[in-house]
Amino acid sequence: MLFMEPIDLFKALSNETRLKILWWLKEPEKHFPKQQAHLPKEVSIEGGVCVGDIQEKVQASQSTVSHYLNMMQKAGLLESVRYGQWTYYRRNEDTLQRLAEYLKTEI
Amino acid sequence: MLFMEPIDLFKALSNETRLKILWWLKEPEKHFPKQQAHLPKEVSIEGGVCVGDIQEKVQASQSTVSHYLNMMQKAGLLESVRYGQWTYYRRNEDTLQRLAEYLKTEI
DNA sequence: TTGACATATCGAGTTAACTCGAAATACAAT
DNA sequence: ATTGTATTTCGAGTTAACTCGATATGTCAA
Repeated sequence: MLFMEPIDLFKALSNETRLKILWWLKEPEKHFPKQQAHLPKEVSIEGGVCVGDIQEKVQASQSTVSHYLNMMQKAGLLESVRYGQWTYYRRNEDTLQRLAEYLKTEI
Repeated sequence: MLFMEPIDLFKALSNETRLKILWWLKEPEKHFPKQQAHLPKEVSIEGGVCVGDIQEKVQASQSTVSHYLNMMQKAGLLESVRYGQWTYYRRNEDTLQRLAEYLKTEI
């Protein structure tokens, strides 16, 4: 993520479901109990949760959740790692901190 | 402004023109030269700029600008003071700082 | 009280976001 | 190769945001 488009970030944050996802991903082990069940134990995707687990919790259609995650990633809020047939999403803390800083100093 | 609705704030920030207004209002004397021309000198509305001056700079219709300012105020980004036939808008720094803090700690 | 000006509100057309189910793609295992 | 599962992409209907011109409201000055 080379630059940050504040408007895309604010748009991505302007939705209750997406905010919840971000919030849940702050403590994935707490909100997604069966976390990383598909991964062999030598592989670990720090803080990552797969789309299906998120979808189950979010109560929106699979395509909607996929679309949300994709737009959050494009904005820089999330990053994704693919392992086999699963895509794991986790927070991009760097962007969040930078956005907070931007808000505090540049806006 | 007793509480803060983060989603309304993020929505209000999701627009280039509105971001610009907020940014210009950070240094009103710099971006709105004929500032407070209508006010008698014993009255001062700290950092406030009237709708017409903002509209002139923004290059959008009068109704659009009025609508933007109103929604920004409802979200808590701006506060307004009426003097005679003019409405002066200025930043609500408190909300902005609290939102930055919220982003840093709660999201 | 009439006219002029600043701002707010209304109504409506246009554009973008939301949201879904269906279809396509990607991968794993048999 | 075929089947099953995870995810993405597509197409489309619905809802919300954008944006304007026109009208209404509020205020001042003559």
